[in-house]
Amino acid sequence: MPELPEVETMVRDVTPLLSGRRFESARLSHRDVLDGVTGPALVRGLTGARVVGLARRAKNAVILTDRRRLVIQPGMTGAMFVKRRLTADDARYGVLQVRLDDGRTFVYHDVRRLGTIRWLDPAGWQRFSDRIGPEPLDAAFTPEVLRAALARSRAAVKKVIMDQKHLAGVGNIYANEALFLAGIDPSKEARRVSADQAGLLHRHLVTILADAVRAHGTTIRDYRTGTGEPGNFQGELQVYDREGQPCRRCGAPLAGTHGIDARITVFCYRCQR
DNA sequence: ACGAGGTCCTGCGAGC
DNA sequence: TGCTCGCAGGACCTCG
Repeated sequence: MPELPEVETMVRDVTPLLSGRRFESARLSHRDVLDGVTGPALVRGLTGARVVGLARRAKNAVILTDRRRLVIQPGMTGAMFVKRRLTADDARYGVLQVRLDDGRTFVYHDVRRLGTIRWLDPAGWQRFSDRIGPEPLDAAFTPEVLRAALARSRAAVKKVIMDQKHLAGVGNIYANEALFLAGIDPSKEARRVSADQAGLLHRHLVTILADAVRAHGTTIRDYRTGTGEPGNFQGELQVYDREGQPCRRCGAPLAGTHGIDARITVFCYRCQR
């Protein structure tokens, strides 16, 4: 799915087109994406609301209105656009379409509908956000914070850094990449990761996420930016999607496994211990 | 507290 | 060509 860099990119792209706009009407095609709100309540709430600002929290896009927050977690295939004219694809996969007061339409597009839409009041938002760990690109995310999270867990280190309650926004791609860069075996028990390794992992998590934001994210299959373009980070990937290909550091063929949380893990036997 | 496995969905490419 | 099958960047659940 869109991970932190991809959601950040989508949010940045639609921000200038949504800020200050009023929602004139809304249409929801499938309610299976909703959490904690009914379709009619969402449509009623959105209609007439004005966008006050946009933000990202973990892998969620947050559209703050003068009523509540529209919180969209794009799942595997979610994407958001603001368009003057909708295409046939938008009509088919545009789960939520919101007409703006300038004639454009905000579309939340989601082929597989594994994404989630929430409509949260301040208390609901607080509860939601409190369940998520620190933002890796914030100053509050220090090597000590990562070390403490790892020390508490006997699960595989990869699973821990992908767990949103420990760390916000890291998904399968960037977890694989950061572990490779830090030279850590993804299946290593988290609490057995040394302080030095945790420090390295912290540094690589931060730099890879920042670099990927700069590159507008990684497009392997579905992901598109808020302007419909693919991202540019896929060319920078060291291990993800490169199973069987030579390690860029030592040349050994990269290994692939589904052993951790049934998610594809790619790593180098030689470089990651 | 952990791993394993299943659930929600649809599209796509591989392989027969 | 046309079919079935497995797989996909997430999050949540239950069970043992």
